[in-house]
Amino acid sequence: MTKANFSGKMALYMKQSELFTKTRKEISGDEVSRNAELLGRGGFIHKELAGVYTYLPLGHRVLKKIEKIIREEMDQIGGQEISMTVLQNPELWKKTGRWSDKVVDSWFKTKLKNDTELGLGFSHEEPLVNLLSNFTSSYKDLPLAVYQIQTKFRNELRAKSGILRGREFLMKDMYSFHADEEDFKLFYEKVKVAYKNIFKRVGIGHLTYLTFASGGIFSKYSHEFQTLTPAGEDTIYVSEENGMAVNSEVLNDEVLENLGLEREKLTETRAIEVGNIFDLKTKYSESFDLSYTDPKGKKHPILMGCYGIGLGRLMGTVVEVLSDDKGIIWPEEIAPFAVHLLPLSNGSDKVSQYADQVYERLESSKIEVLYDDREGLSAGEKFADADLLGIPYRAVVSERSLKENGIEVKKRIEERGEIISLESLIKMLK
RNA sequence: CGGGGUAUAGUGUAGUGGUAGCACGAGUCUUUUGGGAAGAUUUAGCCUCGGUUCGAAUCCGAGUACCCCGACCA
Repeated sequence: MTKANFSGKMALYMKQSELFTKTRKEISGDEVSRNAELLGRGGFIHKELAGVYTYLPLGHRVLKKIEKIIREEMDQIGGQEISMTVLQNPELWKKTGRWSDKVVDSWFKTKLKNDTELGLGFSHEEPLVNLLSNFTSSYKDLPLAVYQIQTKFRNELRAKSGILRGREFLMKDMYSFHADEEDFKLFYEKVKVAYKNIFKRVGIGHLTYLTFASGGIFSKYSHEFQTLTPAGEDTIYVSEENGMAVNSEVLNDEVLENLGLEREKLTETRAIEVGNIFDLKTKYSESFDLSYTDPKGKKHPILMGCYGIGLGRLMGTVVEVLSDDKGIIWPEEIAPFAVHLLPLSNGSDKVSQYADQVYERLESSKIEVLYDDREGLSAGEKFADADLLGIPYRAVVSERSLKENGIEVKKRIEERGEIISLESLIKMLK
């Protein structure tokens, strides 16, 4: 049984026979949501507890790609990435009153051996503002945007819908700091563009609307990015002609007039909140005396904005929106692999040898490939698995394709494929 | 947090008080191979605690977990 001869290089290429997860035809009856069903059956995720999921190799790859897109877009608008602690000092949160369970009911709290209380971070305004008060004091230090991609903990009363609402989840949270309102607004608009890019790149741009939502006590509105799907928790009203939407929680005549929308032209629909951006004014900077000195030597509180995206939720939303009765349909930029290589060898050495060659060529061309080198499976099983896993391109090598000296390539979204040469395949995927 | 439901093998399920069964999966062998293939064989289970009973997967009580609806959700 000793067989420590893995093919290695799994970062880019993977042999399916070495992938430790397996697909399933059925999933536990209590998973009802589409994302949990398909991601569970495909072996992308594994549930540990309600609202707590492990990301398995395939799911981890998708998550990392989403993370990469978000990082690129945040860096693009000047975000500086950091990594704050999960363990939270209650003293900081007491300054804003948010340590209280009556104010924030989603805390996970724990204790040191000596009984000192600690919290697990559900958001990071307090520690970040406190941190910056050590560094930021002049108008010359502004503007500033800081972000992190990190696991958050929220003690939700009800976790639900697979990875859409969990108790532990990866989140990108960015906070921006400005000398004045004008500068804040300028940056806020940049974030809107960056967010639109993100949702477009993960493949749900066409279904995602900038949505006016409650601004709480700080401002008139916050903005949510809502992706249309019946699986959504929120009800929003979409204006197709304006390309925007209004959350039902703020829909009234005054708001409609403010936004120049007509009630009759709005469509009510369910949607998932995949992103949220909002104005914090000086709430946190005042609590921590985060201020700057202007050129004339006068002190002012720093203005803040806050910008969040839940990565797991985003991944779940993609699955909710982009799938069919056979499985997931990953958009190219976040698919776990670019191409799924399926030899239908029927014990034919010619077929498996050629498939090995194709695999090696894809490897050397740095194209991410999942090679279904499993033996003894029927063609039907391989096809069904390929459809479930949802890799954008399926490349079949078989007696049939070899007769035409090629590989049968089919997009996941297409019914039929075509036989092309290895060189054309490489070109297509490059 | 209010309401509803469920808990039997790794997974999906049957089993209303009397020998826990089936399918999938996994292992071995043979035959198959373009849409989840066939046979043989092996493997593995009643959420926890307490009660009723000669006897409990089954009835009763408590607990726990999970799912759904609602509320909540900077």
